[in-house]
Amino acid sequence: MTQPTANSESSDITFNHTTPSLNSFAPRLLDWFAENGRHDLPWQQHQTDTPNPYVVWLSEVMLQQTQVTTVLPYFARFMDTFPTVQDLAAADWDLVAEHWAGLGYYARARNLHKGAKQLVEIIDETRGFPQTLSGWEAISGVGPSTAGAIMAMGLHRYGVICDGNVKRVLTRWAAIDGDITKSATTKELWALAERLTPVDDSRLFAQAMMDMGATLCTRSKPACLLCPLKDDCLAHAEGRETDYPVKAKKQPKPSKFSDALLIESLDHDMLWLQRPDNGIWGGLWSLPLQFVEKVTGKITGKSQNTANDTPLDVRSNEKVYETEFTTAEQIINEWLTENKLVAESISSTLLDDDPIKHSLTHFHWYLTPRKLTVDAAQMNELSEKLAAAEITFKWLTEQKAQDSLGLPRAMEKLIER
DNA sequence: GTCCAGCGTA
DNA sequence: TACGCTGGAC
Repeated sequence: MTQPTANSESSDITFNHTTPSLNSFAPRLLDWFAENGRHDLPWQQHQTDTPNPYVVWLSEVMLQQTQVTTVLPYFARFMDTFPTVQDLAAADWDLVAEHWAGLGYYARARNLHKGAKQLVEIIDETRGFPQTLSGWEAISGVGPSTAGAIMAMGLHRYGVICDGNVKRVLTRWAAIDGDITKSATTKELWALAERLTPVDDSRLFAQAMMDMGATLCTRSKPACLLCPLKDDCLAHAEGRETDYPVKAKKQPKPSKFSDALLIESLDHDMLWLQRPDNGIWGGLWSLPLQFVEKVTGKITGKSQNTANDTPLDVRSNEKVYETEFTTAEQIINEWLTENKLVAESISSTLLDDDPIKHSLTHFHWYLTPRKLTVDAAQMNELSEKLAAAEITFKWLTEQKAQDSLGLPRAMEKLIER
């Protein structure tokens, strides 16, 4: 999806409002923002005078997935450790991962790190940050929405944003009832956002729209009485604010089950593995996991027709083995199988049959912590097998792992047990 | 406890 | 179009 280019006369698109309504949208919004908007967010502070593309880029990438209050401490820590894009580009990945740990969607941290390197290269060549929409869209992790935000707020140039907040405001104001996950609706919303964005004030307009969506035009219980757009908001006129935006129904999530192995040395160090770059928790660190094949289904006799009643696909062990284990975990699995005593001791030293539940985008994950103590010889043997396969691993206490590794939330939950 | 938002990439 | 994570809303 490409953001439409500036064209205020897009004659092939019709809008649900009259020209006076369309034209007065921005002035009403900007008046409200001047009075009631947030102007003190840390990534806004330098913007009244000198544009700072780095802080806007960094904050926008964080805000792609996360609410303002959650982002604040992460942003502060990033700026503290990586005050410039050059600092970020020069940093080791593990340090970046540690700073991002807990925010989720770790591919974005990898793209951020990669993007920093790309930006430094561009800056070295051109003596400055990219100055165009397409220039920013070429940076890893920057799509049309983030690029528009950076153009407007990071460079003080013309830029249009159409993120989730904007889409909520606009679908309500214009009673747009198309599914916003469909490309036709996306196109319609971008066209409306562009029609409403004032060419010479797109920076404040973008900030105002995000503030509106975040504080007034919220998903549930919108504060319509305080809204500068209520007089011609088509959803409000019908009392149907919360019917927008329209989205396709979600698929029920399947469940997966894994054991999380706390393989502990006699010195109380545990084995930690760095996960592959792609897939879940890419580039972060995790306890070794062992996929457990289980038929899901309600054991209680209720006959509710929920997702849990649907059996998992019957797959061969070989298929499961390939898709559910990382290389490191396959090696560990083989090592455990070869050493039957060890394998037995896992099940016999069961710590807690109560799994932690961790829900991801497309499935629920039940992780059961299982403890296993290895002697020095076993520790060496396992380490050698992992090293031979060029697996990145560390033996660290829980405390040291928490302090020095990028751990996903699920690992924090597990070791708190 | 369960549901939901959020944007970019492969 | 499938997929990625978590906190907050309900």
